[in-house]
Amino acid sequence: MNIPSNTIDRLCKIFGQLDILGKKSIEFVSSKDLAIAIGTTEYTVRKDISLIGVTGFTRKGYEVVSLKEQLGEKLNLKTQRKACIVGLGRLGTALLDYEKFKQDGFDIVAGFDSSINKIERIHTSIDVFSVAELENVVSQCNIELGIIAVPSEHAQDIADKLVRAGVKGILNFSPVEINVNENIIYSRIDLTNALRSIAARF
Amino acid sequence: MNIPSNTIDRLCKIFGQLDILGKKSIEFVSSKDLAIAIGTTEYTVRKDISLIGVTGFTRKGYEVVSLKEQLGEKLNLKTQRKACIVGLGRLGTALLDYEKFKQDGFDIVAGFDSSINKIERIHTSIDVFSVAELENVVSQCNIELGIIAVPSEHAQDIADKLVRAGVKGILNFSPVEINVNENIIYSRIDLTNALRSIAARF
DNA sequence: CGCTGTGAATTGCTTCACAGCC
DNA sequence: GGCTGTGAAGCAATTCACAGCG
Repeated sequence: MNIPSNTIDRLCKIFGQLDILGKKSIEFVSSKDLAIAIGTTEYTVRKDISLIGVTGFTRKGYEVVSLKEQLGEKLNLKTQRKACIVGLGRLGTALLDYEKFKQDGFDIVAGFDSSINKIERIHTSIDVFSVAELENVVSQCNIELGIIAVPSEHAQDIADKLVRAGVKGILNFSPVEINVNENIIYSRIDLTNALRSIAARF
Repeated sequence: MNIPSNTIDRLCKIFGQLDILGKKSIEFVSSKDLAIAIGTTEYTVRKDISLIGVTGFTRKGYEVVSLKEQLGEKLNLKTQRKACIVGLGRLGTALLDYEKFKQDGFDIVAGFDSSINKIERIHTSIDVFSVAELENVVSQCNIELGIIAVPSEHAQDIADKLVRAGVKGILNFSPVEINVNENIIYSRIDLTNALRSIAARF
């Protein structure tokens, strides 16, 4: 069965919410509460959960630990995944140090920048390299995810390098859209557009 | 007529793309090229543009300058808007210095943090204040947009302060969902979820 | 021709309604 | 009684198909 794209996104959010509830030692959660937490309706939550075949056994809602377990299974979120950041400007270095990634299952194992000077100045526990070494490092370390935070003019080139090095997914923070082979999972966070989308609704 | 939410988002992207094309002095653009640039279909682009009543006059596509002009009008993207950042950790300071915001119509006019030490250490041309001054500064300066980059536990409190101070929209980068009065335009960028949404499709 | 503009067809998503269960 | 699970209904969004136009 094919899972709709919207459903996958919501299930990821549900997974995150279950993580929060689990840490608070909450045992059960209703579709209604999940709906509020992720901003949708209880019907949709129930349909989504049933869609992936998780039949969250019933009583006073879903059992937090087991639902999270099963979602992790289905969504492939159980194993820690390796990621890298390309472009160590303000945004890139901020992401490099975003502690939450690690606890949420993503290990940022490398950073890359074209400027050697910048690389020397950065003080972080994560290894930083020149872009020239990108393809080697990414493939050697089996990095699965590339995060792009370079200026517009280099975004496509970096994406191509990441793909050649074998990443499976790319998250693009640069201000331009890029093209990647369709077997690469790609998504983009456009900061300006996020603000515009808000302002357009004023 | 009521414009669907998806359409608004896409029109904002089209606006951004027209901006890029305009700088390259490109005069005309087809629905097909716009579709590729923003990741949708030509049908949808045409529907979207027609939906807001802009009847982009035809020949070899849409006239870049005039379509952008009209979109700016309809989407309220013509005036520079004032915004502030709350939470000057790594991410917050990165956003504070994100030069593109200004040229894209958003003036970051203030930054806030709860730590006085941090405020003293930050060197930027933008005024930084203690969170205690948030409500005063935001209402005095008529700041319309609040960007939240504080840790989870303070996100809701900051949102409440921003709303009391009179912002019209909030963009939340913190790792938790927050609740705001429904006349406030709200959206959230969840970095972890962005990565999870990619990994779930591997 | 090539490209827009748009009713009609279609697809897909969400909501409803209610049976089933503890 | 409260909450899940799910076929059916309803709604919204996308896609199609083709007329219109320079």
